[in-house]
Amino acid sequence: MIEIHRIVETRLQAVGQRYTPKRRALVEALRRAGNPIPTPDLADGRRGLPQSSVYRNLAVLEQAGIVHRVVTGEEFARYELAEDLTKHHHHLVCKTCGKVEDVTVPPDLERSMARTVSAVGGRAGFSGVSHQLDLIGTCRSCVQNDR
Amino acid sequence: MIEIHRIVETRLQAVGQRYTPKRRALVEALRRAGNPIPTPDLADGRRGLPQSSVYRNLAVLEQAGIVHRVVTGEEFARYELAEDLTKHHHHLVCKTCGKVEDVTVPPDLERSMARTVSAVGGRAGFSGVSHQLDLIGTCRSCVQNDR
DNA sequence: TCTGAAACTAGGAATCATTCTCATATTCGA
DNA sequence: TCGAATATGAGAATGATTCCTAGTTTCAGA
Repeated sequence: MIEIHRIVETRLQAVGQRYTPKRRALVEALRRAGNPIPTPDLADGRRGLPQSSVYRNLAVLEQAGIVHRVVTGEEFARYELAEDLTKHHHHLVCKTCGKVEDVTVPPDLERSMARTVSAVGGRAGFSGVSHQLDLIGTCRSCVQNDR
Repeated sequence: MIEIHRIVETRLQAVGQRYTPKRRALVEALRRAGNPIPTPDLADGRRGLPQSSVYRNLAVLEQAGIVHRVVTGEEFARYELAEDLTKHHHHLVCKTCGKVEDVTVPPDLERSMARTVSAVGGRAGFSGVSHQLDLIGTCRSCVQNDR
């Protein structure tokens, strides 16, 4: 799936930005992970970029529609590749350890959510309303540790 | 709806905590607002409690199941009364100004979400899975300011 | 190939919500 | 009323994120 990099490069150029090695490293890290990664994890460690570069480049990539900031209850943010570079999905969050997994739900539920969401949002005077469904529970290993 | 305070007191006692004036003030502020309030807003201003008290007491109230922490993309958290003190609802978030409004969706959508969510979560080894649906769009006044 | 402007990088300082500490004040039961 | 447990609040500490700035790289045009 090296095609991703071609798409990323195109989108960056569209907003007048370059696809530098640092940015490619971030995209690669997110692609390999497959799940949303905590921002601090991208900064330290051996392959770690300087934190100022991490934050600056994630902001650029987000603005170009390449990555997406994932908000959980943790004290830091997580990032993942934008949905149109992967596929539409939702997040299954462990309320104990904070781990985030990607999941998909049946298409008929997606359809009825999309329909309802835009109706409800429009009624409240909001426009361009999209939805975000998170599943929040306790993962297997946290259940076991709790015994 | 002063009954709320009776319920709150009971729940606090259940976890060995007192219903002090500060805690009552927080519950009152959340009840009056009706929408999730940013934590910093509870801390300053005239009726503002000292910030250390705000954070400490919100933690106690959350643990007693009286308030609920609402996570948005902003750099601070918001709190609201727990759903069983109000009623089940979702959040309509303005992606531009961060404003949060409560909304409800049709019961049949709620039912199918609940059903799907526990099935999908169980398949991934998660237990006690609940859901959280957020609607994200642009509110009327932000659309106007953008012109 | 050379050159200047624009874009990038990275170290570290600054911000700011949140958490922690601790001395004092309050509450509740006996 | 007394004492132990709990609550309060001022300020320090923490840590993610943002800002600043000086040096580096890239790219287009000559």
